[in-house]
Amino acid sequence: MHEVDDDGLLEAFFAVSRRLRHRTREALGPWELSPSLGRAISVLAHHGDLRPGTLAEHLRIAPRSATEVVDDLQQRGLAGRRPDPADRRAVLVTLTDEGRRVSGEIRAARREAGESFFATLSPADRTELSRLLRSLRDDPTG
Amino acid sequence: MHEVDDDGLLEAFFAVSRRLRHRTREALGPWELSPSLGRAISVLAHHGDLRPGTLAEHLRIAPRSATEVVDDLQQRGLAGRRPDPADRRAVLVTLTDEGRRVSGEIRAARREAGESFFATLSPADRTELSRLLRSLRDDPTG
DNA sequence: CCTCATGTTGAGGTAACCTCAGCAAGTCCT
DNA sequence: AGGACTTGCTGAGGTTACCTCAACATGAGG
Repeated sequence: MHEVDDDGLLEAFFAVSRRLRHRTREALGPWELSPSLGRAISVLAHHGDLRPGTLAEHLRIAPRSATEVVDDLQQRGLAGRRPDPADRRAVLVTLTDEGRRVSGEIRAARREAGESFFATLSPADRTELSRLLRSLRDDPTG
Repeated sequence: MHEVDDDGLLEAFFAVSRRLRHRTREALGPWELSPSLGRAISVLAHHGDLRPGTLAEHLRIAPRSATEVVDDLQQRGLAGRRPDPADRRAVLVTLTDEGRRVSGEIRAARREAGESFFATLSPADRTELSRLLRSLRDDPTG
């Protein structure tokens, strides 16, 4: 029997995932941001100004909940609201300078956490892992 | 430049993790159990009767919160409480027959979800992935 | 201009956590 | 034996991050 132990694969994956999530959460710590706010900032930094509804789609939460996320970012001075010139019902959420700065720092901290986590693998193993992950991520049936 | 793109590695890992979590959550669906209750059942099935406090440690939640988890399991007829014969302050949480049955089915569904998820990789790739994951999981510095 | 759709938000709800305080029972000291 | 402290559980009540539903303003089509 040379079968792979898929149950073990599943559990191993989750175990690693937990460790990694823990690491990147720590990386988010210095700004006292919840993971949810961190993701919101990243989405805004990546996509530029967005309506709350669009932000909600990216975060996969209800539109109403995006209002709260934006409220929170605004209260921390990381984002602001301005009217959407294209539709007077709508609002655009914009990162402030401070928001962009924090976004950059988070990105760097996250990146560093990832690097240090995977640094225990050899370069060849990292390449291999990358290949396997991309395959799992992109396979439509997987 | 033959550097591995570690940022990509991190994001790829999370992307796969999200897909996998989604799959196994679906596998939990038929029993209308929250992930939290699912984990509680698994812990109980694996360790046998436990005190609420011990269960809380395994679930990494506050002892008080374990009380609620147990309440919930009890209400669903999946677990019960009995006095701990060794300490009259304490209580032991026991899976009912139904609880054990559900635990077994969840385990099977989870296992199957994992198998189908990783089935798109060749056996050799699965072995390789398993090796890499175990390395990341077990490395004390990683 | 009337109707229907869309974008945001107030009001209020829920799940899964939390802390803190209280009570019962165990442990230890003298 | 009698306090003093500790431990195990749970009631009371809070927090966070979500949710739905309805109101209100604006936009778009007949």
